[in-house]
Amino acid sequence: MTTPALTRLDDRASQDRTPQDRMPYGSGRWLQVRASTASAEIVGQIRQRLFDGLLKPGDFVGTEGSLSIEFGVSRITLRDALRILEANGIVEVKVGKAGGVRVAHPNPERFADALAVQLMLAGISETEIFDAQMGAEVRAVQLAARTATQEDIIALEAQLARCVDAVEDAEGFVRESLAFHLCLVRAAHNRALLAQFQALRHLSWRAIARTSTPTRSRRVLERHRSVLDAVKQHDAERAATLIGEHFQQIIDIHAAMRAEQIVNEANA
Amino acid sequence: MTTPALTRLDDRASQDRTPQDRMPYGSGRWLQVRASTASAEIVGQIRQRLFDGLLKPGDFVGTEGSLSIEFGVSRITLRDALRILEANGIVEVKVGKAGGVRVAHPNPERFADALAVQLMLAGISETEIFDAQMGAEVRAVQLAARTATQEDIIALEAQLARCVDAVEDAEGFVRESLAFHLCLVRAAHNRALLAQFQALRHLSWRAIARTSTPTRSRRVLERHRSVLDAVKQHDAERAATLIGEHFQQIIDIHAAMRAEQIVNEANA
DNA sequence: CTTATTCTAATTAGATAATCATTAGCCTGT
DNA sequence: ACAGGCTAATGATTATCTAATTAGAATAAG
Repeated sequence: MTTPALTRLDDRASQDRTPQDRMPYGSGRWLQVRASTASAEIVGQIRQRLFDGLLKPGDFVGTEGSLSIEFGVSRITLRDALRILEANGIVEVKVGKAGGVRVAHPNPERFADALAVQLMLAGISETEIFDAQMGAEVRAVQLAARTATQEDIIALEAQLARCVDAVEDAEGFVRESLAFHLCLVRAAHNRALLAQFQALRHLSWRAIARTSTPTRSRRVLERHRSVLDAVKQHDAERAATLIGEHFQQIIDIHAAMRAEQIVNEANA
Repeated sequence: MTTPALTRLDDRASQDRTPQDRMPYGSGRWLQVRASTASAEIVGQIRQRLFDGLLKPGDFVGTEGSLSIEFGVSRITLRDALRILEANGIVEVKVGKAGGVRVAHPNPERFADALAVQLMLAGISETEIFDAQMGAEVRAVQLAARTATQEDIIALEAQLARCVDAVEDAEGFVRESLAFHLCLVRAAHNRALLAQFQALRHLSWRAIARTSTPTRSRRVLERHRSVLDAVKQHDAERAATLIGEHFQQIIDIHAAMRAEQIVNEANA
């Protein structure tokens, strides 16, 4: 709530502010646009409303038709702005009789998505991903050991049981294990950590699946069991140490595989 | 429509349809129909190319005209897709003779923006932010203690000196301190951790600035000094412990201020 | 009579087409 | 060297059509 100065982070909308524009002849709810790109100006105005606290999730903003009139632009230009706002997770657009533009409901997955794209573009190595994931998750289990509810524990036990069932199926076990880690992070009740974990999860999936064998799976299972026990006993330090070692093992195995691969390529 | 080939992977974070997990085939259920708009389909295909490693920053993708022909849609529909891709930071669009669509260069600032929107909508607490930041930074200094180069150390010393100079100016000290933390994370040479830190940095700035006093600044300075010493001695464990305690202090102070504020509001 | 279901019509976004305006790099002619 | 025109690209408009969604009326069942 106390973040009024953040709206300036938007790239396009900030560079072309000319508040000296002619005043509205329209209904006065929105300023009519005269900027470098009209759609960016519209995005900026609606963002501003959100950060000024004038818009709350679920609020009806208008229809494409009505908004295009209010902003004084064509419907297509307004649609351009809506696509940007939608991609930014600021509004939701529905078709049909009761359709139109509404302020979006929060969706942490969206931040995870943005982060994943940037990591991809930057060409970040798998080692970097694992290290970052370790940071988020060590903190998460520390918190989980303190704040996990009974439901969290039940979910974790259930997920661990699914891991046991899948122990012979290498790929299935990796999937269930990731779900277990997700349950752990959820138990921390921290949406920022959850978003970070989700962002990295998709990227590390493949790398982990490559190194999976039934023997390793059984070792991982033991480790998961002990982490869960520590969380259940509210022993934050032990839980953090255990999950840290767990990640270090993953990193080491991955580094070994990587080295082996390089040797093989050199021989070939 | 030319090719509806790529229909896999759950990249619809921009156009969130049902996030419902797929059900098994056998249990009397049908496979969910892939109902999406043409522009979302185009976004999905280009995203897929990025995640398959077929697109690198700076690559020329095409012009609006050529792409609309290749995808078999009108130019306006393609523009809708481009607005979404642009908002996601996947492509950059330039006007003019040598213009067109190119794969974007990574821009960490974009996280801060995406995160700010989601925090605004979800109302994530500052405590959650601090906890997440703590996770990333503890891991970062651990790595920094192992991997920091001579240049990193020089940069850290220089930044610490600037902190010393600003110790009497509350706001200036917070700014220089944040820069010090940034140097620490940089010294870890992990872009994923750096990106996470950058995303959270803007959000915690104000909260930290509120709790700043010269007395506290001097204590913070000591702590920074000791962290840097640990990093210089390659003592990862001590560095991690120290920075963890440092964050815990920040969290505690913030919680105390928060409590005080609530009491004041109740009395008023 | 009440409740559940089906139809229908109104509303709204999705998409197309043709066209003009604006921008920016390139190139030519003095 | 540089002014000015050429050209290829996006930005924006208008008009029109299609597809999706739902409120509400009509209808059937209990």
